[in-house]
Amino acid sequence: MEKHGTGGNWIAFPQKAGLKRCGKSCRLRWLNYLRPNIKHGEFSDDEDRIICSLFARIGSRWSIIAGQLPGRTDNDIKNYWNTKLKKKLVGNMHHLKRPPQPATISTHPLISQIPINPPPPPPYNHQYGSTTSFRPLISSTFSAPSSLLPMHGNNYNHQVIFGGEASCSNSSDSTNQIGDQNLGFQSYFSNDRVDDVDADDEGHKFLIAANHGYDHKVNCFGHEQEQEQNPLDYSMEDIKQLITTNHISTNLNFFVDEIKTEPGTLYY
DNA sequence: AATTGCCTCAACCGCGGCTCG
DNA sequence: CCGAGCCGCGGTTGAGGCAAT
Repeated sequence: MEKHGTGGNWIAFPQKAGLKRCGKSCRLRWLNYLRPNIKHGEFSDDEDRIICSLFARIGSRWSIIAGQLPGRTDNDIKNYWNTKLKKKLVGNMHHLKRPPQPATISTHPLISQIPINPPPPPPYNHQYGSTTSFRPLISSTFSAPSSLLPMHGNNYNHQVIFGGEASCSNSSDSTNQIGDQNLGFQSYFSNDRVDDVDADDEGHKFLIAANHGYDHKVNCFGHEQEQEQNPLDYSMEDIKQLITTNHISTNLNFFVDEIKTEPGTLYY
Protein backbone atom coordinates (compact mmCIF):
# COMPACT_ATOMS: atom_id res chain seq x y z
CA MET A 1 0.00 0.00 0.00
CA GLU A 2 2.77 2.43 0.90
CA LYS A 3 4.56 1.75 -2.35
CA HIS A 4 1.73 1.50 -4.82
CA GLY A 5 -1.53 2.41 -3.16
CA THR A 6 -4.60 0.93 -4.71
CA GLY A 7 -4.92 3.46 -7.45
CA GLY A 8 -8.60 3.12 -6.86
CA ASN A 9 -8.51 -0.46 -7.99
CA TRP A 10 -8.31 -3.21 -5.46
CA ILE A 11 -8.64 -5.89 -8.08
CA ALA A 12 -5.29 -4.93 -9.55
CA PHE A 13 -3.65 -4.53 -6.16
CA PRO A 14 -2.59 -8.12 -5.40
CA GLN A 15 -0.81 -8.36 -8.71
CA LYS A 16 1.12 -5.17 -8.04
CA ALA A 17 1.94 -6.37 -4.54
CA GLY A 18 2.81 -9.87 -5.65
CA LEU A 19 0.16 -11.44 -3.51
CA LYS A 20 -1.78 -14.58 -4.24
CA ARG A 21 -4.94 -13.05 -2.96
CA CYS A 22 -7.97 -11.55 -4.54
CA GLY A 23 -8.36 -7.81 -4.40
CA LYS A 24 -11.36 -8.08 -2.23
CA SER A 25 -9.45 -10.02 0.37
CA CYS A 26 -6.63 -7.49 0.31
CA ARG A 27 -9.04 -4.65 0.74
CA LEU A 28 -10.66 -6.30 3.73
CA ARG A 29 -7.34 -7.03 5.34
CA TRP A 30 -6.21 -3.46 4.86
CA LEU A 31 -9.38 -1.82 6.03
CA ASN A 32 -9.99 -4.03 9.02
CA TYR A 33 -6.53 -4.66 10.27
CA LEU A 34 -3.52 -3.12 8.57
CA ARG A 35 -4.33 0.47 7.89
CA PRO A 36 -2.90 3.09 10.24
CA ASN A 37 -4.74 4.34 13.31
CA ILE A 38 -6.73 1.18 13.76
CA LYS A 39 -7.64 0.87 17.40
CA HIS A 40 -7.34 -2.59 18.87
CA GLY A 41 -8.26 -3.75 22.32
CA GLU A 42 -11.11 -3.26 24.72
CA PHE A 43 -14.00 -0.98 24.00
CA SER A 44 -14.53 1.78 26.50
CA ASP A 45 -17.80 2.52 28.27
CA ASP A 46 -18.19 5.58 26.11
CA GLU A 47 -17.82 3.48 23.01
CA ASP A 48 -20.36 1.03 24.41
CA ARG A 49 -22.81 3.83 24.89
CA ILE A 50 -22.28 5.19 21.42
CA ILE A 51 -22.71 1.78 19.85
CA CYS A 52 -25.87 1.06 21.81
CA SER A 53 -27.33 4.42 21.12
CA LEU A 54 -26.63 4.24 17.41
CA PHE A 55 -27.79 0.66 17.16
CA ALA A 56 -31.05 1.66 18.76
CA ARG A 57 -31.32 4.47 16.27
CA ILE A 58 -30.23 2.92 13.01
CA GLY A 59 -29.83 -0.79 13.61
CA SER A 60 -27.02 -2.84 12.20
CA ARG A 61 -25.58 -0.14 9.99
CA TRP A 62 -22.11 -0.97 11.16
CA SER A 63 -20.26 1.21 8.73
CA ILE A 64 -22.18 4.26 9.91
CA ILE A 65 -21.64 3.34 13.53
CA ALA A 66 -17.96 2.84 12.83
CA GLY A 67 -17.87 6.31 11.37
CA GLN A 68 -18.65 7.67 14.83
CA LEU A 69 -15.90 5.69 16.50
CA PRO A 70 -12.48 6.75 15.25
CA GLY A 71 -10.10 3.84 14.89
CA ARG A 72 -12.81 1.21 15.01
CA THR A 73 -13.90 -0.71 11.97
CA ASP A 74 -17.37 -1.83 11.06
CA ASN A 75 -16.24 -5.42 11.32
CA ASP A 76 -14.78 -4.80 14.74
CA ILE A 77 -17.95 -3.21 16.02
CA LYS A 78 -20.11 -5.88 14.46
CA ASN A 79 -18.10 -8.61 16.14
CA TYR A 80 -18.09 -6.77 19.42
CA TRP A 81 -21.82 -6.31 19.33
CA ASN A 82 -22.58 -9.87 18.36
CA THR A 83 -20.22 -11.51 20.80
CA LYS A 84 -20.20 -9.27 23.82
CA LEU A 85 -22.28 -6.16 23.91
CA LYS A 86 -25.57 -7.78 22.98
CA LYS A 87 -25.08 -10.49 25.57
CA LYS A 88 -24.05 -7.93 28.11
CA LEU A 89 -27.27 -6.10 27.59
CA VAL A 90 -29.57 -9.07 27.24
CA GLY A 91 -27.91 -10.80 30.15
CA ASN A 92 -28.85 -7.89 32.28
CA MET A 93 -32.41 -8.17 31.08
CA HIS A 94 -32.59 -11.81 32.05
CA HIS A 95 -32.04 -10.89 35.65
CA LEU A 96 -35.08 -8.71 35.67
CA LYS A 97 -37.77 -9.37 38.16
CA ARG A 98 -41.43 -9.31 37.44
CA PRO A 99 -43.25 -6.61 39.34
CA PRO A 100 -46.63 -6.97 40.96
CA GLN A 101 -49.49 -6.38 38.55
CA PRO A 102 -51.12 -3.02 39.07
CA ALA A 103 -54.87 -2.95 38.86
CA THR A 104 -54.82 -0.57 35.95
CA ILE A 105 -52.99 -3.13 33.90
CA SER A 106 -54.66 -6.32 35.00
CA THR A 107 -58.13 -4.98 34.40
CA HIS A 108 -57.42 -3.55 31.03
CA PRO A 109 -59.08 -5.46 28.16
CA LEU A 110 -56.01 -5.23 25.96
CA ILE A 111 -53.46 -5.78 28.64
CA SER A 112 -54.95 -8.33 30.91
CA GLN A 113 -52.80 -11.11 32.27
CA ILE A 114 -49.25 -10.84 31.11
CA PRO A 115 -47.89 -14.32 30.47
CA ILE A 116 -44.32 -15.33 31.09
CA ASN A 117 -44.42 -17.58 28.07
CA PRO A 118 -45.86 -15.56 25.24
CA PRO A 119 -48.92 -16.98 23.54
CA PRO A 120 -49.19 -17.46 19.79
CA PRO A 121 -49.48 -14.11 18.08
CA PRO A 122 -52.87 -12.79 17.11
CA PRO A 123 -53.70 -12.72 13.41
CA TYR A 124 -52.31 -9.85 11.46
CA ASN A 125 -54.89 -7.29 10.53
CA HIS A 126 -54.12 -6.55 6.92
CA GLN A 127 -56.79 -3.93 6.67
CA TYR A 128 -55.39 -1.75 9.37
CA GLY A 129 -51.85 -2.95 9.24
CA SER A 130 -51.69 -3.78 12.88
CA THR A 131 -52.66 -6.44 15.30
CA THR A 132 -56.23 -6.40 16.39
CA SER A 133 -55.28 -6.85 19.99
CA PHE A 134 -51.77 -5.82 20.68
CA ARG A 135 -50.65 -6.93 24.05
CA PRO A 136 -47.49 -7.02 26.04
CA LEU A 137 -45.91 -10.42 26.14
CA ILE A 138 -43.49 -10.07 28.96
CA SER A 139 -43.37 -7.79 31.87
CA SER A 140 -40.51 -7.32 34.24
CA THR A 141 -38.65 -4.63 36.03
CA PHE A 142 -35.96 -3.09 34.03
CA SER A 143 -32.64 -1.60 34.85
CA ALA A 144 -30.31 -1.26 31.96
CA PRO A 145 -26.63 -1.26 32.81
CA SER A 146 -25.59 2.28 33.38
CA SER A 147 -22.63 1.83 31.13
CA LEU A 148 -24.93 1.08 28.23
CA LEU A 149 -27.37 3.90 28.57
CA PRO A 150 -26.93 7.30 27.08
CA MET A 151 -26.53 9.32 30.21
CA HIS A 152 -26.73 13.04 30.32
CA GLY A 153 -26.15 13.85 33.89
CA ASN A 154 -29.49 12.54 35.01
CA ASN A 155 -31.27 9.32 35.74
CA TYR A 156 -32.78 8.26 32.45
CA ASN A 157 -33.27 4.69 33.40
CA HIS A 158 -36.76 4.80 32.04
CA GLN A 159 -37.04 4.20 28.41
CA VAL A 160 -39.15 3.27 25.48
CA ILE A 161 -37.67 1.18 22.76
CA PHE A 162 -39.59 0.37 19.66
CA GLY A 163 -38.98 -3.00 18.21
CA GLY A 164 -37.85 -2.81 14.68
CA GLU A 165 -36.14 -5.08 12.30
CA ALA A 166 -34.96 -7.23 15.11
CA SER A 167 -37.00 -10.18 14.09
CA CYS A 168 -36.03 -13.80 13.93
CA SER A 169 -32.36 -14.16 13.20
CA ASN A 170 -32.94 -17.47 11.53
CA SER A 171 -35.46 -16.00 9.22
CA SER A 172 -33.73 -15.05 6.05
CA ASP A 173 -36.84 -13.62 4.54
CA SER A 174 -36.37 -9.94 4.92
CA THR A 175 -39.88 -9.31 3.74
CA ASN A 176 -41.04 -10.64 7.05
CA GLN A 177 -39.26 -7.97 8.92
CA ILE A 178 -41.57 -5.28 10.00
CA GLY A 179 -39.36 -2.54 11.36
CA ASP A 180 -40.39 0.95 12.07
CA GLN A 181 -37.70 2.54 10.07
CA ASN A 182 -39.69 5.71 9.78
CA LEU A 183 -39.58 6.10 13.47
CA GLY A 184 -35.96 5.26 13.63
CA PHE A 185 -36.48 3.04 16.60
CA GLN A 186 -35.10 -0.37 16.86
CA SER A 187 -34.83 -2.89 19.57
CA TYR A 188 -31.74 -3.57 21.55
CA PHE A 189 -32.91 -7.10 21.63
CA SER A 190 -31.96 -8.24 18.24
CA ASN A 191 -32.48 -11.65 16.86
CA ASP A 192 -32.39 -14.52 19.31
CA ARG A 193 -33.71 -12.59 22.25
CA VAL A 194 -37.00 -11.89 20.52
CA ASP A 195 -37.48 -15.14 18.74
CA ASP A 196 -40.45 -15.75 20.91
CA VAL A 197 -42.12 -12.76 19.39
CA ASP A 198 -42.60 -14.32 16.04
CA ALA A 199 -45.57 -12.16 15.61
CA ASP A 200 -43.10 -9.97 13.82
CA ASP A 201 -42.84 -12.48 11.05
CA GLU A 202 -46.57 -12.17 10.63
CA GLY A 203 -46.22 -8.50 10.14
CA HIS A 204 -47.07 -7.41 13.64
CA LYS A 205 -45.38 -4.51 15.16
CA PHE A 206 -44.11 -4.80 18.66
CA LEU A 207 -42.96 -2.50 21.31
CA ILE A 208 -40.42 -2.81 24.02
CA ALA A 209 -41.02 -0.29 26.63
CA ALA A 210 -39.97 0.50 30.09
CA ASN A 211 -40.90 3.35 32.26
CA HIS A 212 -39.76 3.96 35.74
CA GLY A 213 -42.47 6.45 36.17
CA TYR A 214 -40.18 9.31 36.72
CA ASP A 215 -42.00 12.52 35.91
CA HIS A 216 -43.78 10.70 33.14
CA LYS A 217 -40.71 10.94 31.06
CA VAL A 218 -39.33 8.24 28.86
CA ASN A 219 -36.04 7.81 27.21
CA CYS A 220 -36.35 7.21 23.53
CA PHE A 221 -33.21 5.82 22.17
CA GLY A 222 -32.17 7.34 18.99
CA HIS A 223 -34.79 9.86 18.14
CA GLU A 224 -33.23 12.92 16.69
CA GLN A 225 -36.02 15.40 16.69
CA GLU A 226 -37.19 17.81 19.29
CA GLN A 227 -33.90 18.11 21.05
CA GLU A 228 -34.51 21.23 22.97
CA GLN A 229 -33.02 20.09 26.21
CA ASN A 230 -32.21 16.45 26.07
CA PRO A 231 -32.47 14.51 22.83
CA LEU A 232 -33.31 11.35 24.68
CA ASP A 233 -35.94 12.65 26.97
CA TYR A 234 -39.57 12.56 25.89
CA SER A 235 -42.87 12.83 27.56
CA MET A 236 -45.54 10.24 27.08
CA GLU A 237 -47.44 12.74 24.99
CA ASP A 238 -44.43 13.01 22.72
CA ILE A 239 -44.38 9.25 22.31
CA LYS A 240 -48.07 9.09 21.59
CA GLN A 241 -47.66 11.80 19.03
CA LEU A 242 -44.83 9.94 17.37
CA ILE A 243 -46.88 6.79 17.20
CA THR A 244 -49.99 8.41 15.84
CA THR A 245 -48.18 10.52 13.28
CA ASN A 246 -46.43 7.46 12.02
CA HIS A 247 -49.69 5.54 11.72
CA ILE A 248 -48.77 2.84 14.11
CA SER A 249 -51.55 0.94 15.75
CA THR A 250 -53.81 2.94 17.95
CA ASN A 251 -53.65 -0.03 20.25
CA LEU A 252 -50.01 0.78 20.66
CA ASN A 253 -50.98 4.29 21.45
CA PHE A 254 -53.31 3.01 24.07
CA PHE A 255 -50.67 0.65 25.30
CA VAL A 256 -48.17 3.38 25.80
CA ASP A 257 -50.78 5.21 27.73
CA GLU A 258 -50.94 2.29 30.07
CA ILE A 259 -47.25 2.19 30.66
CA LYS A 260 -47.54 5.59 32.13
CA THR A 261 -49.49 4.09 34.93
CA GLU A 262 -47.01 1.39 35.75
CA PRO A 263 -43.61 2.53 36.77
CA GLY A 264 -40.75 0.10 36.79
CA THR A 265 -42.02 -2.13 34.04
CA LEU A 266 -40.62 -3.51 30.87
CA TYR A 267 -42.92 -4.68 28.12
CA TYR A 268 -42.50 -6.44 24.88
C1' DA B 1 -2.61 -34.87 29.75
C1' DA B 2 -6.58 -35.37 26.89
C1' DT B 3 -10.99 -34.04 25.63
C1' DT B 4 -14.79 -31.11 25.11
C1' DG B 5 -17.27 -27.00 24.58
C1' DC B 6 -17.34 -22.18 24.24
C1' DC B 7 -15.68 -17.73 22.69
C1' DT B 8 -13.39 -14.51 19.74
C1' DC B 9 -12.46 -12.28 15.60
C1' DA B 10 -10.31 -12.25 11.03
C1' DA B 11 -11.85 -13.63 6.90
C1' DC B 12 -15.23 -15.20 3.64
C1' DC B 13 -19.57 -14.91 1.04
C1' DG B 14 -23.21 -12.99 -1.41
C1' DC B 15 -25.85 -9.22 -2.51
C1' DG B 16 -26.99 -4.48 -3.86
C1' DG B 17 -25.49 -0.20 -5.66
C1' DC B 18 -22.62 2.58 -8.50
C1' DT B 19 -19.97 3.73 -12.62
C1' DC B 20 -18.79 3.33 -17.21
C1' DG B 21 -18.69 1.84 -21.89
C1' DC C 1 -31.23 0.70 -21.48
C1' DC C 2 -28.13 -3.01 -20.55
C1' DG C 3 -24.31 -5.61 -18.88
C1' DA C 4 -19.69 -5.89 -16.95
C1' DG C 5 -16.63 -4.62 -13.43
C1' DC C 6 -15.90 -3.05 -9.10
C1' DC C 7 -16.83 -1.48 -4.36
C1' DG C 8 -18.98 -1.52 0.10
C1' DC C 9 -21.79 -3.60 3.33
C1' DG C 10 -23.91 -6.95 6.49
C1' DG C 11 -24.40 -11.76 7.69
C1' DT C 12 -21.95 -15.81 8.50
C1' DT C 13 -18.14 -19.07 9.07
C1' DG C 14 -14.40 -21.50 11.04
C1' DA C 15 -9.64 -21.73 12.94
C1' DG C 16 -7.40 -20.96 17.01
C1' DG C 17 -7.28 -20.01 21.84
C1' DC C 18 -8.92 -20.82 26.32
C1' DA C 19 -11.32 -22.75 30.28
C1' DA C 20 -13.70 -26.47 32.28
C1' DT C 21 -14.02 -31.26 33.00
